[in-house]
Amino acid sequence: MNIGEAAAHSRLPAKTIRYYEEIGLITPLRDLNGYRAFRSSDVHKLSFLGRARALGFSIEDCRTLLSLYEDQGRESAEVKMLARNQLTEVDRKIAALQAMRDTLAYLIDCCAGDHRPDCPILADLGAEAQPERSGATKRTV
Amino acid sequence: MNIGEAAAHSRLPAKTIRYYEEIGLITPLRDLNGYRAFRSSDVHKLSFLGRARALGFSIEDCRTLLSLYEDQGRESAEVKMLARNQLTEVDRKIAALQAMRDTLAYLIDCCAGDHRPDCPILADLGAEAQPERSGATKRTV
DNA sequence: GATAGGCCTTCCACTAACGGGAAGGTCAAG
DNA sequence: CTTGACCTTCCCGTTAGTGGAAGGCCTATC
Repeated sequence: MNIGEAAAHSRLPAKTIRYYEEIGLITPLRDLNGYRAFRSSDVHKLSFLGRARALGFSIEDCRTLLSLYEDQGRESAEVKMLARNQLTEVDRKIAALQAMRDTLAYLIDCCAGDHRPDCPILADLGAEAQPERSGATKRTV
Repeated sequence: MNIGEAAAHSRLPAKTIRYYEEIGLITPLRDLNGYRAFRSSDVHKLSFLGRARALGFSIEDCRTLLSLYEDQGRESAEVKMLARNQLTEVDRKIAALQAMRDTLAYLIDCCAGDHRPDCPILADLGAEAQPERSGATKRTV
């Protein structure tokens, strides 16, 4: 199977597949003409990688997950720990984004957004460092 | 004011400040010895940048915001539009992360996480492409 | 005066995870 | 034979900085 077909099956771009080979995540065979020859196990791994990446696992996490996947004697505890760490990380990111979101929404709500130059958004961004003023702006940042 | 002091006041690393100068976001003066000399307006801009970045605005957005901030005749509508786009972007990211989170939490919940090799997380990652099986796993990915 | 340390400078390399595009080889169809 | 769709490697670019080396400057101390 050539790279194009492998890409179609795994739903990964060919560029990504070449990259994954380069960093040693997969090692497809080679045809006599130099073309990569993907076995179904390779395509399977690629799909695995695509799913793990879609769950936000880093490449290095994926490398570990893949080796655990291949290791028939692994303990599920190790995988669960990885997943839990990933969940924590995702939660952290969500919380950070949520804080941004709230501040942004608040500022947008304050801004008239018309032809006048007065803008609470810029005013807030440019405000002096927070010397613990009471109730001026909702400064989450 | 030297870069160390500017860093302390703006709460940005010196490295970041040098980078911001390099890409033209600020242009501090120079002392005779070659040291950067930051005016209070420079430090003010740096704080502005720190806040805008903390809200998730890209460097290029920050460049625009800064120029709008300096432009006394700007229309607040333009700023509001930028902020709204940013809000949309943040919402998009939150939604994506939330989907990951749900799938991860589900998989973690399914996994015994003990010394046994059976692991639903790996099983799910490695499952065949979704041929619309009914009720097998909760595949969000 | 010498030296130590703590600043500051520039420059280069590196990060994550690819994407774009050039230059060129291969293959099947018409 | 040519065309067009594949494939190959190689190199550069992305975002927003971070790390480190080599070296200059400044102040204090011995």
